[in-house]
Amino acid sequence: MEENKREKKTEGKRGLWKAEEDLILKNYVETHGEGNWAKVSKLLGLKRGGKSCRLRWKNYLRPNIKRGAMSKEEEDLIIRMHNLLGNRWSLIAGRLPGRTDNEVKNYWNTHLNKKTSVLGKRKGKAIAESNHQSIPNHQNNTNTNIAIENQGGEEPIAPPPAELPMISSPKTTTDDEGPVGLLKVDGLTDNTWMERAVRCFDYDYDNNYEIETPLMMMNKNLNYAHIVFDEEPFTPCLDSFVLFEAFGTDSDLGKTQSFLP
DNA sequence: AAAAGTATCAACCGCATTTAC
DNA sequence: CGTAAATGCGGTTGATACTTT
Repeated sequence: MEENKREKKTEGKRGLWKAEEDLILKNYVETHGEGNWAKVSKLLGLKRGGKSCRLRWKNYLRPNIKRGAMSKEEEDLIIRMHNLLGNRWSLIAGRLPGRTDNEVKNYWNTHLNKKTSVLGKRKGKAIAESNHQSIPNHQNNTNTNIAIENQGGEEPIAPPPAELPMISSPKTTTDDEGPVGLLKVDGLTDNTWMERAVRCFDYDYDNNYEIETPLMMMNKNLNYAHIVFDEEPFTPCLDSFVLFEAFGTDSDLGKTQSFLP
């Protein structure tokens, strides 16, 4: 197993988990369930902190962990989701059954980052660090046709279809957040809807899972600057739908629609 | 064959958020 | 409601494996 690779030189150190430790932790969690990590190491006599136990379980010991090389499909999904979400490894991994955030992160950093220069200006850190100080200039943002760049010169991602999404039946909720709309993109497969979302919204995002469109940010004074993508659309079964919440009033939503491509 | 350089990835760290009290 | 503890996340490190010279 992986943990044996470096065992020789890390013996006696805290570093790599040994098979005995794994067995103890695995047995315990399978019996008592996850959680209370801080108590686990004490109870089990492991010289590991709670965080370390949690990490080991989450990344290696829990059932259905998938090991081995990423498939082309997985790699493709990582690239697409990274385009959309940035370095939100946990979210991305959540859409890859059996893969962990650490694994996805490592895979990106070692395999994909170097061969994929996708929409650099949109990457999480740069956007997050901007902390909303830099509102994209719509005049410079002529890219309703944002390029999804070729990955490693092999298989370029197909451009999104020419037709644009339609808002269907936006409705008002009773909560304080304002109206919730359902953006329906008919006839898309799960391989194309994300590019559609990128292209059609020309999005940026911040640390709070919000995705802002420059088109809307330039109209922030109208109080409908934020679109929040629900996580669910990332599941294949909902591939044709992009849920969003529009912060603002009903009338704002009406205006919002008019600004959508 | 061996030294040097590079790639990989498990584990750790610090910080932010959530939960418990 | 305020504080402390626990949890979760993303960035980074460093040991080892692999490749090149």
